[in-house]
Amino acid sequence: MIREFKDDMDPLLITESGQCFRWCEVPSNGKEKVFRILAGGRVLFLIRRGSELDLSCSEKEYDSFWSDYLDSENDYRAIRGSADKEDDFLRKAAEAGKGIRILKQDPFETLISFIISQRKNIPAIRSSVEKICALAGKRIELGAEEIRWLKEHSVAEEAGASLFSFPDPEELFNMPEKDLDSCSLGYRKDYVKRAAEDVFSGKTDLNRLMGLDDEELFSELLEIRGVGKKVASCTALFGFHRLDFFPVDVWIDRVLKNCYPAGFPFERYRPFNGVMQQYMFFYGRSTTAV
DNA sequence: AGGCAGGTTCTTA
DNA sequence: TAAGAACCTGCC
Repeated sequence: MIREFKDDMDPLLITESGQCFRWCEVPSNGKEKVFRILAGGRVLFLIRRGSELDLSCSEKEYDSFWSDYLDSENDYRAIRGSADKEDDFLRKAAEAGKGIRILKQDPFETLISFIISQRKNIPAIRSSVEKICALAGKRIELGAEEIRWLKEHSVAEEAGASLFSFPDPEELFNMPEKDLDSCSLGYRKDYVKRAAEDVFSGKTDLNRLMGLDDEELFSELLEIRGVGKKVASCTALFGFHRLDFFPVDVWIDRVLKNCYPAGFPFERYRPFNGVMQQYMFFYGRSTTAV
């Protein structure tokens, strides 16, 4: 199906943004780039063509799930446009990051993924996450509609084969020790296990956390073992869609020190500091001009 | 071959 | 409160 999507939307930038680990570009014989998204126990293939999206799902599924997942509600062009004209770095960063959106990802998946992310580079995070999904997730089967879509767009069948959902808390908690051992988690393994146990047992109630304000949510996330300020911020921003969180990692730290010695104007960009962070992160990482 | 990767925890002062 | 070491693993 084809859908008009007038706002910023660049699948490649989102794939590379570091907010999600289960987007990828899949090989295709066609001229256009084809992306695969795994989320919410589903798969979506997509091509962006100007202001149109060519999607492998039905209208109904798009409206009931993917539209919300892509955060169609927020106007990223407007947020991007609010960057201070005097702020050269942010202007450039926002221009370079045009097309990035903040996805509405699953809180549990986001929590676990960012616990795993510590002291790992993005390919290593992806690799661990995929192993966990393959060993503990549910198989995702393609429907007739998706299969037809892949054929029409010259995508190899492998792109739709052997896909797995991210495990729910119970599935992750019940994972045999030896399986978890094979996911290259290192010292993070115990963090992951305990977090899964906490959520499964109800000690950490993610649904309850949804109802908390930013500050309360942050402090409750910090209670989880293996979750510090950075992981808590990422979880809040990407998994609870709290767009004002501003995760500070090594890259952003470098940007702040070099470009904002007097401090970043957080008041100015409330409640969208997290969106600005994404532009700054992406630009800071992709350029040496920081 | 040693250092480092989107950090966190634990120890020490 | 703050600085420093230790931590798994894979990849250059």
